[in-house]
Amino acid sequence: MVNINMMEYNFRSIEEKWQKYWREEKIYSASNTSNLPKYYVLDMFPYPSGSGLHVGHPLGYIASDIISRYKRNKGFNVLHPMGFDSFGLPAEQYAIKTGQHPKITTENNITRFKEQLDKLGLSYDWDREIKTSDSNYYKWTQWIFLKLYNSFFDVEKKKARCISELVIPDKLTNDEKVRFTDSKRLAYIDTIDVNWCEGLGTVLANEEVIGGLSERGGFPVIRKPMKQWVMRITDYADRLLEDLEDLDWPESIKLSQKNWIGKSSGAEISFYVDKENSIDVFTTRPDTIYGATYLVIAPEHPILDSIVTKDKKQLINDYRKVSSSKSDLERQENQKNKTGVFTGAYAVNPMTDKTIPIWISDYVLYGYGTGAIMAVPAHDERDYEFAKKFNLEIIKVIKSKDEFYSGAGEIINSGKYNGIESDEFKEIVSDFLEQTNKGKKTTNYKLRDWIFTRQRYWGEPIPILHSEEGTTGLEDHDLPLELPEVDSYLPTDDGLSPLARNIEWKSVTLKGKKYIRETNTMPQWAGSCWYYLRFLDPQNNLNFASEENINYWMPVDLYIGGAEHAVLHLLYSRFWHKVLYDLGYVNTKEPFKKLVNQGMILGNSAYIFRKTDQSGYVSSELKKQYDTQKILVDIKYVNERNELDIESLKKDNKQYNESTFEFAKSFIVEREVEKMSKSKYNVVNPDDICEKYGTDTLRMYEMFLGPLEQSKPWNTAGISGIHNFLKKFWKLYFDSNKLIVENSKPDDKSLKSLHRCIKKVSDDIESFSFNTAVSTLMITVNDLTAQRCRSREILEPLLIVLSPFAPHIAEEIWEKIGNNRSIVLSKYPKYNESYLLDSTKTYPVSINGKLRYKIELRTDLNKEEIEKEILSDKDFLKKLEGKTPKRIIIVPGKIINFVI
RNA sequence: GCUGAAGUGGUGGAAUUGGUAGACACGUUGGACUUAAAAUCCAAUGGAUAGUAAUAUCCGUGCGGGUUCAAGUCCCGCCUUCAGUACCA
Repeated sequence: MVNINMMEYNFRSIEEKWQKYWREEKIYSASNTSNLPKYYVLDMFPYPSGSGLHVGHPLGYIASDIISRYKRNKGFNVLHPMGFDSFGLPAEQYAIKTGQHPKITTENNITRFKEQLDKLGLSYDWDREIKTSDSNYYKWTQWIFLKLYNSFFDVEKKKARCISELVIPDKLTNDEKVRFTDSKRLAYIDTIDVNWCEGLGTVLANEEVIGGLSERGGFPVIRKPMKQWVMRITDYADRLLEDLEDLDWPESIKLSQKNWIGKSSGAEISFYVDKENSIDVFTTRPDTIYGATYLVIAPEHPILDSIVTKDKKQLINDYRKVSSSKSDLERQENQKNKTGVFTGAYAVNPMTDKTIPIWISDYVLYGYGTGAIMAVPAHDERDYEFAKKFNLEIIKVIKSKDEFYSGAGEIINSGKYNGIESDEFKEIVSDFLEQTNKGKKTTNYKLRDWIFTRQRYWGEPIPILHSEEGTTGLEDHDLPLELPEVDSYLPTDDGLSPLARNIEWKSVTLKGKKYIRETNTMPQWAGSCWYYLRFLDPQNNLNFASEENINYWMPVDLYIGGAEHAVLHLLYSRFWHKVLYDLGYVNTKEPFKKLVNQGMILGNSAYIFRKTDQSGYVSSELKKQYDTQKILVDIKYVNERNELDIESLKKDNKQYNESTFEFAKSFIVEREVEKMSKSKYNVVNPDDICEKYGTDTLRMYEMFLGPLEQSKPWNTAGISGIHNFLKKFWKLYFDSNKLIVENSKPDDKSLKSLHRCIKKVSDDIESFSFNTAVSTLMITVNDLTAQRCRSREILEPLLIVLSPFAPHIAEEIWEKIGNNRSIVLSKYPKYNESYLLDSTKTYPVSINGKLRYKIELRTDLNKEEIEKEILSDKDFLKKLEGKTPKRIIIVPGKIINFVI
């Protein structure tokens, strides 16, 4: 029999043992009532996709877990929950294909996700798990929707109030009163041009459209007028902008949100066409008004019909037809080659009283500002291009060398105002126009109201009933409004949501009155807008969370997630939170105090080269000899030296069976760093890494790879360094068959190593420098191994420092040396306090009993050592020649520099 | 185009307020142990030149300048890469 050494570092049994213990004893369940200070650490919860986790996903989870464990060790009551954003498109698309209910797909995926997460030894409080597709969760999503429906924005007080407090003008008829009320609601119905995505069969929010294509799937998006539920997020634009200031968020995210809100102040100016018609334009540069040589209005602008001259009607209508059929993507292609048509009409510049032509062009967007602009070709790049192309007049009104200039400066060609600075002139023009009723100062936002409906099945039903008199919200006691069963998950033939297929469900009779249910569902963002609140009190049936729990836990102290949610999720949840705040349901203005974005872990795809004549494959170094195409191969057939295992490849993939493989010494593939994804065959599964090296190794290695915020490629080869470290650590305290921990006093050297480690690791954790923290732990263990230090007095605090990174091995040793958790926590409450020498003190030092210098220390040398250092450097003493230096910089063994 | 972040060995990456550049790890090379391999341990490892050697000298943080006793770090001007954004008046 093989003699199994029982004291080897057996990570499998250790990890199994402790994960079971944590689960069964509910070690990480957080108490809602505690005298300890609270700390709420939240991960952006995942959508449970079918492909499971790859090594990139856990990065943020491990980081938040390290913080959670660290804060617990420091005496905080930590809330660290996890859940699933389980409504979403992939499950629905799978359902359309297979007929399987999305609920089943989703449940299966969640089970898989939880298994994988569990293996990572994350300290979640699973008692608080939530799923957005559970009816006892979306009951409250619907409840919040109704709060928005039943509220309006008080412009005076700049906050949301209950709709019953809305002042309705008395003179209105009953019908008009209803319409007036509806028009003020925070959730309202509007017919607007929406982003219609034929490929997905649904409407998308502006935020979900990137460059004219859908964010998911990359299908083309066109504009189409439709009736939609819309959220009045624009009312909150100012507050969403202002409150960014106080948040401890990455500057880049704050900036994206600022840009998205896109606040710009300027003036709205009226240009009269004739007695009845005037065109309002928005401009941020009223100071250039003397240079406005024409107007441009958007093709959709309603005033067009009443101003176009007869002879131009046909041309204009043709242009409108073409531009309305264009997708956003096609419109953008015109950026370099602008199109437009003259309307035949003229308007009067209110400052100069000059008559200028009116054009239409799709470079002016109907959705922004007033849908019309005054064109100042000399000082606006787009107007300049347009004027050049159509040969329109260009007048310079700000002094500059170039024909085109967009900056500020001295005003010219502006009548009696010449010589004034443009900033000052801006005010003068605005004031003049305001006084003469020809314009006013205004502010414009890029932010649009949030289109909230989706023509889909797998989402929260909107709790609204329609009747001839208008809309009615469901009562609280009718919630949740459960998703009905349908016979097909496709939209109906007439473009309605799949819910409309269930005719029985759709029609309701209440108190003898007939209603039709709203059949659209909410977008995926709805559930994630407020989930951080439900974690505080997930079982509560009376409220979305109790007031006490909200007051105790909010705000989220640390929120970790990917930067891809910079605008979408983070802006929407801030908006909902502010509404809840206004209505008195939450106690903080902002939900997330500190935000950290983890970087992406990239994959290392492998490519081989197929000869274009289909005669076989060649390796990377031979590709230049032939005409070839790049072909992806699964990285599981490639080893660390980039060699392809042709045998296995052929065995698993029949299409290669007959092919020839040409190579020099061995078949080398070409590597490329890309996003990790199934379709690139470059996915590394964390389960495999855990199986081979253990979870503690995976956790430490992911942190060791580089700075948390940075994107970096995964490289399995480097993992042995971390694994060796853990083995070394284990071996330091376990001889071949017994534990060796000494009770003797540690020597100074070991103490110094320990305390340097404590200080550095704590500082690193606080500043999210997990990679250097891991390095420090390695250095410390190397030191202790060299010093053969096995003192209990060193080991105990060291285990606490290690435990956030490698919790399993720390617990195991902890248990073996016979101590218990509660004693440790009280014994070392301030374990980050170090008694290392302060390294930058100023010491007076005398040399030869005569000179007295003030020495700035760069090291932890003591006074005697410094004097010795100076006296041994004869060159230095010679240079001094009796002068007194102001400053001397010394490092061990050398005087680096001095200032006399 | 605009905005933001970043360019350091063969690789991932360290470097407090400007103060011994390359910590820590991977890889590579050599050695020990072993019949052998694996595992483990030890040593060397930015480049160049000189020397048997210890060692010495010079050059080195994308490029070109500048400030300073001292610059990866600060200032000016470029180049490159990545990310976000895109006719927002």
